[in-house]
Amino acid sequence: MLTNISSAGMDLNCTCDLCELKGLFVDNLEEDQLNIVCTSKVEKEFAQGESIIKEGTLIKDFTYLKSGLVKLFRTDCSGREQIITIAKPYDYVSLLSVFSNDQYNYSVSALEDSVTCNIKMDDVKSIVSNNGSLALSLLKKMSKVADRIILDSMDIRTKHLRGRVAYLLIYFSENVYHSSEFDLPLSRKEMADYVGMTTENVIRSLSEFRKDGILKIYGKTIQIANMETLVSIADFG
Amino acid sequence: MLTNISSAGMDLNCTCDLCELKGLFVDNLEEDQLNIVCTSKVEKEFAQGESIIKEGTLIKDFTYLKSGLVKLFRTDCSGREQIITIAKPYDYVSLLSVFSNDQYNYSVSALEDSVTCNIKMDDVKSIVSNNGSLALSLLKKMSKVADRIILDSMDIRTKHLRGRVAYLLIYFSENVYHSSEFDLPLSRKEMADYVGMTTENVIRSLSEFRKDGILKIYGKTIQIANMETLVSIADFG
DNA sequence: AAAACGATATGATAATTGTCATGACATGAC
DNA sequence: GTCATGTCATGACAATTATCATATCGTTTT
Repeated sequence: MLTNISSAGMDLNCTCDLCELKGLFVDNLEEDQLNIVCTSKVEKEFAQGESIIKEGTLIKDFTYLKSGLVKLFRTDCSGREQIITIAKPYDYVSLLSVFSNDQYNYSVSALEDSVTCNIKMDDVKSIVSNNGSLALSLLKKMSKVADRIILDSMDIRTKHLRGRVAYLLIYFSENVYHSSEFDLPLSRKEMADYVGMTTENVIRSLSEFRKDGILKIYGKTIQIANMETLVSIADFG
Repeated sequence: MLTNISSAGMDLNCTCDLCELKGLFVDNLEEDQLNIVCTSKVEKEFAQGESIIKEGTLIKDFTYLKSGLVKLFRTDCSGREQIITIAKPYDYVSLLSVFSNDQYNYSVSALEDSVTCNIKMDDVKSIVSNNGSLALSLLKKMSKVADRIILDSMDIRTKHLRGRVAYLLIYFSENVYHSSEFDLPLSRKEMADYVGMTTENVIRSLSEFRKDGILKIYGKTIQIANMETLVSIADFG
C-alpha cells in the first residue's frame, strides 16, 4: 500500500532529484510519488567482497547500484559458482526475478566498494500501477538488461578459451575502466566462473598472452599492450 | 497514438475475452482499451518451418504465440545458428528487445504449425502508459521469461554432451508433450544448435542412449524407455 | 621468524569434444 | 526411374579442455 504523505511539499533533505540515476525513476515521478521514494528509500554501503544479496533470500526491496561494481552469480548443482553478469551503476540490478518471484535465484556481491539504493518493492509496485511512464521506463530497462545478459552469454558460447578470456579483458578495458591499463576486479577463479572454464586454463591463457607480448601482467594489474591482436583473438582466434 | 474508438460498445466479433491468453491482457483491460486491442490485433498463421520474425527486422508489433511451438534463435558471427529458447503458447514471446530496441536481435520460426496474435507496438505502449495493472503484469511476465532463459542456459552450461541431450529430451517429454513418447520437433542439427554442441555428437549421444536401452528411436519419434536413468544423466552423468 | 594458507603458475596426462571422411537412407526434382 | 539434396549415422583422428600433481609467491597467523 502507498504510504500517505502530506502534500505540504518535498522533503528538503532528499537528493533523489540529484541522483545520477534519476533517468530511471525521478524523471517519471509526480511529486507525491517522489516523496514516497525519498522517504522510504535506504542507501547501503558495501565493502569490496561483501555480500549484497543471497540466493534464496526473500525479495523485499527493489535495489539498484549507485556506485561501485558488482557480480551477479549463482551456485550450480555441483557447488560451483557461475557468474551471470557483472554490473556497474545503471547497468543494474533488481530486474531479474524481482517482478515474478518472491525470492532471488541469484546472489550479488561487491567487486569494488559499492553503494546501493533500496526502495520497498511494495512501493515500487504501487507507483508502477499508477504511473504508466515509469512502467514503460522499467520495461525498457528490463528488456535491455535481459537482452544484454542473454546475447553476451550466447556470444561467449561461440568462443574458445583464449577468445573468452580476451573478451573479458576487453570488456573491462572498454566498458568499465576506459583505459588499456587497469586493476582486474576479479580473481583468476572468478574469471573462470564467468567464462565457464577452469581456473588453470584461464591462467594459462593469460600467461600465453603475456608471452606473446599482448599483455603486461603485474598481479591484478593488467596492461593491454596490443589491443589489436587481443581484439582479433576475442573475435575468434 | 491511440485510435479513437466510439464508446458505443464492444466489437461483437471480437473473441479476445475468450482468448486462452486473456490472463496477460484482457483481465487487465478496461472496455475501451480492449476495443483497441480487438480492433487492431491481427492473427497470423504459420506452417511448420516458416519464418515468423527475422533478426534485424524493425519491431512494429507486439507478438505472442496462440498455438503451436516456435524457436527463438540468432546467427553468430561465424554463421552458425544458436537457439536461444523454445517457446510454446504463453511462454512466449515478444518481450526480449521489444521495449528497448527498434529492431529484433533474434529470429523466430515455427517448429510446428503455429498461430500468432499481433498488436501494434504503439497501441501496447499507449495502453501500458494508462494501465498500471497491465504494466505490472507485463513486467512480471517479462521477468519470468528472462529468468527462465538465463537460468536454463546457465544450467545447460554445467553439463556435458550427454547430459545436455538428456536435458532436452526430458524438456520435451515433461513440458511440451506430457508423454514419454513424442515426435521430436527439432532436427538433430537444431538439437545441436540448442545445446551448443556439434550435430555429430548429438547423434552419437542419441545412439548411445538407444544402445543402452534408455531410448527407442524411430526417426523423429522418440520413446523414453528408462526415464530414471535419463534423468540421472541429465542431472549429470 | 616460522608456519599456514590462498591465489597464482606450470606441466603431464586424461577426458571430452570437434573435424573430416564416408556411407545409408529418405525425399523431391526432373 | 534416376539424380540431386539433405538428414541421419558411424568411425578415425585432431583439437580443446579438464584433472591432478606440484611449485612459487604473498599475506596472514601464530
